[in-house]
Order: sequence, then C-alpha cells, then structure tokens
Amino acid sequence: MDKPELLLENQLCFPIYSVSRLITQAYQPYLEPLGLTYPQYLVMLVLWENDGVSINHITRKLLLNTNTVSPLLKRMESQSLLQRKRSEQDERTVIIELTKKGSALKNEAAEIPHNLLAAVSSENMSAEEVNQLKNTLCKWMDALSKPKQ
Amino acid sequence: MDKPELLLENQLCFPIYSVSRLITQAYQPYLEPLGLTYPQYLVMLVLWENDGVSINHITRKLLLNTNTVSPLLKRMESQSLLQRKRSEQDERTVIIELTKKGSALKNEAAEIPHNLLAAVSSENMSAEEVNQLKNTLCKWMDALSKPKQ
DNA sequence: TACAATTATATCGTGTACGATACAAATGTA
DNA sequence: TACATTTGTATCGTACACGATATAATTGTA
Repeated sequence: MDKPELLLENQLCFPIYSVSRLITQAYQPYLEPLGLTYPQYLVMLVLWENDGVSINHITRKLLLNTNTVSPLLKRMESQSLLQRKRSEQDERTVIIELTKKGSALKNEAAEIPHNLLAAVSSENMSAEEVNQLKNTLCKWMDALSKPKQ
Repeated sequence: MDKPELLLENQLCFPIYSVSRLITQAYQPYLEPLGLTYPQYLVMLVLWENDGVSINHITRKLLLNTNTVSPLLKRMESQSLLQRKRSEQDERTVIIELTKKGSALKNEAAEIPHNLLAAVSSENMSAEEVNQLKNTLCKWMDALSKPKQ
C-alpha cells in the first residue's frame, strides 16, 4: 500500500468526526424525554445562560450560520420552547425569548451533563485526560473560528 | 447564574462538535477541486485502501449506517467515481469498485493530509499535543463504537 | 440629505445523518 | 426440507449544515 498518509487510521479528522457523531448519539436518550435534539439543546444552553438575545448572538456563540439557526429556531418556536419578536431599537434584529415551558426545561436538564459524562467515559480514560482533551479542543476551536485575517 | 454545569463553556461536547464542523469546512478548498465532499472523501479513503469491498465493509469502517452510506454511494456512482455490482457468492451483498476516474483521484489527493494539517494547525499547538489529541480521540472512538454489551 | 455599503435575517437547494421500516437472500434448526 | 431468524441493502421522513442569494433596516459618507 503506497501513500500511508491516506490510510483512514492515519487521519486525525476521522476520529474527531466520529466521536462528534457518537457523542450526539449518546445524548439522545437524555434529550429525547425533553423533546430536544442535540443542536436544539445547544441553543437552550445559550438561552438558559442569557435569555432575550438576538439570533446573531446565538449564531456567534454556536459558530453556526443563520441559515442553520433560523430554521432551527422556527422548529423550536413551533414546539413552544421560545418566542421570536422584533427588537424595537433595531427592526432588523429578532429577539429570542424562552417561554415558561422553555425556561422550566432547565431544571430537567440539570442532570444531563453529569449523566452524559458517565455514559461516554471509558475506563481507560482518566479525568485528567478528559480535561486535557477539553483544553486542547477549546484552544483549537478558538483558533479555527477566528476569521482568517 | 445557577447550574454552572449547563454553561456552554463548561461542556466538552461543544468543542468536539464545533471542531468537527470547522475541520470539515477546512477540507473544502482542497476537496472541491476533486469534486468530493468530506464524507465522500472518507469513502474514497476506504476504497483506496481496499477496493472491491461490500457496502457493509464501508459502513463498519466509517461507523456509519447503511441509510447514510447507501445514498452517498449512489451520488458517487452518478459522478462515475465507483461502480456497484452484486456479489456472485452472496446475492444480497453489493460490491463497490472504483472506476479509473476514482482510482486516479488518489494521486491528486496525496497532498491533502499534509496541506490540511498545515491549514488547521495553530501556533500554540505543538506536534506532540496534536499526537496526544489523536491518541485520546482514537481511544474514545473505539470505546464509544463498541456495541454496548 | 441622497445613496452606497453594511448588517440582520430569511429562503432555496444539496448533501449528509439517522430512526424506522421494508424486503430479498442466506442461514440455522426442528 | 419447511420455516423462523439473521443478514445486507434500500427507502422514507425529519432535522440539521452550509453555500448562494435575497431583502429590509441601518449606517456611513460625499
């Protein structure tokens, strides 16, 4: 076999891509009772932290584009998780506010991070290794999400 | 702010999800000239390593389901990258074979891993840290992809 | 103050992902 | 050898992602 650099097992990208999908799958049993998908859960994390923000704020926080977030919020609105209304200062801006139902979900979600970590952690990964992983990925995420000059 | 465990910045899942997307985006300028998407590139990696394999082989290698891979291969067949034919030993099995065009693409792809690493590596990440990251993620991928008993 | 440039959001089209389901071929078993 | 089970693949429906494009509101500037 020539070109060992093209072997699947020599790629860094593939484990990232796979682990990302596998973790999303691992969330499902915990999110399904709340009626949330994983991207919807991320939106809720942003709103639980700061309610009444613009769509733009959400796209910046999640590093997603408006053409992903806009329909996502629409689906969540139709589930009565949130409301959209125009800002009075700037008519272009849409402000997203949680409904009572959306706010109340926070308490039900409180256990998820703990439960998920337990679900996806493996015996041969120490807490320190997990922490190291998070640091490296965050550093990388910041570097990759910086506008290229 | 109560429930700090629900802060976006305290999640491990989010940087994985984001880095995965950002890397896929980083591939695009290199894959677009070859007419490949990122998942299609992964399929090509499998086929360049072992041509003439079953669809099942590809799904196991990429940890994807048939309902993702089947249409993916159809799109690639319509681009004349590969051909599908029934196995003679087992009529259920579909064998995927690269076309000349598909095989020839391997040489054009040879530079991609090197170029991509250069494109996504940041100054504050050492080669050792990248290697450590790959090892941790591979270990985790293996653990997560194991059937749960 | 006209008007070009920018900003915030929405829409369209294509390509994944994936749960659920279907179905034919092969295999195991009474 | 009938027949239940398993295996390999395909199809359907829904929900992202994202490039490209559109549009209205705001801002910058001559």
